[in-house]
Amino acid sequence: MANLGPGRPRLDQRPRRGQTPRAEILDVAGELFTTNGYANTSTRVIADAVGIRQASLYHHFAAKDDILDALLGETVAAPLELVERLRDVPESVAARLYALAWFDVRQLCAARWNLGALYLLPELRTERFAAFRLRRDELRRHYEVLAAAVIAEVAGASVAGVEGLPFRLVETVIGIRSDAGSAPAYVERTIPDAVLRMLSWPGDLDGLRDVAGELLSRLQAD
Amino acid sequence: MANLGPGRPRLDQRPRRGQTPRAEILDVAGELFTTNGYANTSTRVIADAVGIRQASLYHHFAAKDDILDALLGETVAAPLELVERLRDVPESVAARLYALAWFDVRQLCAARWNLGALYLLPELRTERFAAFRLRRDELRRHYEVLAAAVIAEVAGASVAGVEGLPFRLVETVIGIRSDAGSAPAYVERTIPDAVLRMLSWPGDLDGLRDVAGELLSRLQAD
DNA sequence: ATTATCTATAGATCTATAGATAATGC
DNA sequence: ATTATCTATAGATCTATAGATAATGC
Repeated sequence: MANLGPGRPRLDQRPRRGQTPRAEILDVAGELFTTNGYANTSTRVIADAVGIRQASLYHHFAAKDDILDALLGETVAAPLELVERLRDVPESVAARLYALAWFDVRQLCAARWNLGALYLLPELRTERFAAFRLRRDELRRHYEVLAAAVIAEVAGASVAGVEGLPFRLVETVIGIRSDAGSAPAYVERTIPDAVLRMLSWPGDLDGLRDVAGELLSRLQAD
Repeated sequence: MANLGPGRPRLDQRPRRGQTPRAEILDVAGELFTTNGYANTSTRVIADAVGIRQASLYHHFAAKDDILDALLGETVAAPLELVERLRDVPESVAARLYALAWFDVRQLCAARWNLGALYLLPELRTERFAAFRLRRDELRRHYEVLAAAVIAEVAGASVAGVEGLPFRLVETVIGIRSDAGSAPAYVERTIPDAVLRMLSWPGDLDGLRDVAGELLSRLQAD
């Protein structure tokens, strides 16, 4: 086993962790970057964990940067896709915001590695990660637009600037996971609920959750 | 100037950045750790920025770890002190929670460097930082106790687990600062307000803010 | 004597490139 | 021919220790 396809065979013939060498590298790197840190994780230890030589990594990724970029890209791809689908949906803004927050919290909780912990990496401020930053900014803007629309509906005396908080509250899952090892299951309810309470949304949260749940299963079925 | 007190003089006699060599090192390290990362910042560049030789750092700190630990300690010292003082105060729990959140947000915004960005450092999970983790846990527990008390007063159908969110929401200042360079001034209002809205606290926030403001100036006057 | 600095260095890394080798697939 | 691996290595680091030196302060 584990020796199909072209290319010189590996010296270390352990059963593989993933479907492709690229997937193996990303999985190992996700684990090591989140547990030991990006800068502290040498290409040598990644290769060792995969079971190949250090230099062989460079057949799949041109630089260490590119491994990080691929991992980060995965974290925003799914919520950005959802945002796209939510655009054409007739549901209320509150329901759409609730659905987005719920989906994102669930993903942040369930993802194999807590990759969001890499968002604060100073490396991300370099030109190399400009494209990733733009995609994440896009996601944040969608949260802000939805939140601002909810606030506009409520029409109560709402403080300026609150529309920035829902996105931030959702991302607190990252810190919770980082401190506790994993996030408790109830954050899937408490965080989306808190997002709407925070905006002084006056409606019934249990009803909204039902609507958002149906919306999500409908959109993800496609 | 800049050459008073005992010890061999520095080769580089630039005007000093701080009162003591230790303070200079901490200030420089705070800047470099938050902008370039902890692992990416060598003791050499810290020493260069201070204007001393690399080896001279070790007269003030036994290891690179100890510089990080000193910086982290500063970030929890002030809020923990406030928590202590809030204990003996007759004000409502809502007012005390509001005051703590306000104080903490203000500190996170105003601190010279965004040191909270270091909380996700994987190094902090090692034994070396166990004492720091305990102090931060203590602060978190105080938030949770106050939040749980607010919830108990409200008595509405509140979802289990929300009491964990106020602490997390306050710390979102870190991500905001990291992404935008600085946090907008209004977060000093929006975040404490959102903390109480999130808990479905039914009272008047403007009034609560006045009470918390007076409370803070009273407690910090001592 | 004490303090704060200096010079010099051991020993251990780390990323990325060049070029060889051993499979498969046409 | 293409692919995925291998070996070998250049060149550049990095932390921490040992021991000397040049001030102040008693």
